[in-house]
Amino acid sequence: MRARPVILHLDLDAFFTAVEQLHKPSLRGKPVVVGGVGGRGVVSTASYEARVFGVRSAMPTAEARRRCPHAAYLAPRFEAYRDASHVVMDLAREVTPLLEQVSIDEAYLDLTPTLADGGVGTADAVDAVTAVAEGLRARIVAATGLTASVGAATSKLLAKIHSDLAKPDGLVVVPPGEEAATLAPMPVRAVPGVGPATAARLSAHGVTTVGRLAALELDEAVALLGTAHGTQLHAFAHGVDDREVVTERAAKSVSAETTFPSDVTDRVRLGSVLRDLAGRVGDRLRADGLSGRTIVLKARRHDFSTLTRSTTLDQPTDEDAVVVRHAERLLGGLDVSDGLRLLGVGVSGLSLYVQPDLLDGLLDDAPPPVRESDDDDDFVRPDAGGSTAADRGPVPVVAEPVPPAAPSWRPGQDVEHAEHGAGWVQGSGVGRVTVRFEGPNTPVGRVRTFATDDPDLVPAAPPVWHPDDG
DNA sequence: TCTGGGGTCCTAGGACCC
DNA sequence: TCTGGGGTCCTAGGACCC
Repeated sequence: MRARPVILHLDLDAFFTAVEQLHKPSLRGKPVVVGGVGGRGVVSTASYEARVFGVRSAMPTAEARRRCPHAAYLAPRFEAYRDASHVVMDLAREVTPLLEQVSIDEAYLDLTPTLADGGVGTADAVDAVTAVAEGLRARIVAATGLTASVGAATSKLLAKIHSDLAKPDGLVVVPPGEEAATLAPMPVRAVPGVGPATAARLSAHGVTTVGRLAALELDEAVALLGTAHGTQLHAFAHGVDDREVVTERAAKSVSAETTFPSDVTDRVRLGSVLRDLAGRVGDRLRADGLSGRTIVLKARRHDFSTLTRSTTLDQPTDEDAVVVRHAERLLGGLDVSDGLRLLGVGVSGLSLYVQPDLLDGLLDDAPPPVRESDDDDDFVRPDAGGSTAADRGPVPVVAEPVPPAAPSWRPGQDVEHAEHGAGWVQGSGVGRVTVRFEGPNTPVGRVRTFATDDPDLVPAAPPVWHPDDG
């Protein structure tokens, strides 16, 4: 029998302001606000000293200044935060490699295998979890000076809710079996996924606590909130959450946007901002070895209403010029005479991309990999319909040319490529192998995906690029 | 008080194909 | 003459999270 899951949710306390107070001792013990400092800025993080004055995340900075004029107002310094985050996440990975980082300051840890020998489900187990969590919190403080709060429970849901209740600088362990009873008295807003709109809708039906939500019939919840949301929140309200800790997740979109200090009607100015945004998006696509098929333009009007316009290309791109051309066309279709307060550009429908010439070169030089695992059955040909392997049936096999079985690329193996420097194989699967490069000609961490020839399964269509398969 | 920037997921309607 | 159903893809908008 599988052991009952043990999940930790680790959440750094007032992270941005805590880093600033560490770097600048004169800020310690004083109200500090990090966020947009311009006229239309909002608060990202308020230190606990600033929260006393009613300053909160997502509040307009202008309002924060009214409530707490003597606070220090700082623009965010993401590089400093990323550095600190790396140190913390590395410490957490020493506890378990089963770590899912959900943002710069938050992660889930799955301790189930780590504690499997400790008799999970017994009274001792609570002590064991407590010891692991307190040990991690202590090492984080020692290494960085930052405090973290931790919730520990049998699911992500309970762990997350309780790291919040543990704040600041605390630990809450929810004993197994007490999940639903613990949730019942809480306001529905405590449940992740219940925002202002959902809370208002529930409240209009007399549902203000998690217990009342749990008391609804499933079909009532679905009628109220829709299939997906209703089903999930109904399960959450009963303390049921089977979501697993996922260690790696592929990006689904890349975007950049900017809010103007005052609304803009000038198309020349909008065009130049558009090119700048597209350049930022293109830089990040190329740095990550990604390209995408769908170009998205986002605009926010003077009344805060938001418009999006998108177009999908035949082939994915990571080129600024292509993104700009399509985004400009989309912008041309909008009425901007009342002025825009925000303009954004994004690319979605991402895939790991390799240029055809690179593909040829590498396949000539290197032996084809063999299939490493059986779980990569979601290979999708670029021109294929259907979303699962079962929908499409077997991938067609061509009669020739089938290369002979040869030494495979294995995860961790070193690979040389003239244009991309040295790299190592990160993963492999049917129809593709992922190589992470780090070399003189290649930004650190660039990922390229190369098509492969599997002796048993050769795609009929030339797999020059590969659709994102998660 | 007047609302950032980066994302994810879901819904709904229409086009299109078989 | 009038009328199908299922499935996928695309587009637009909205809720939510940090």
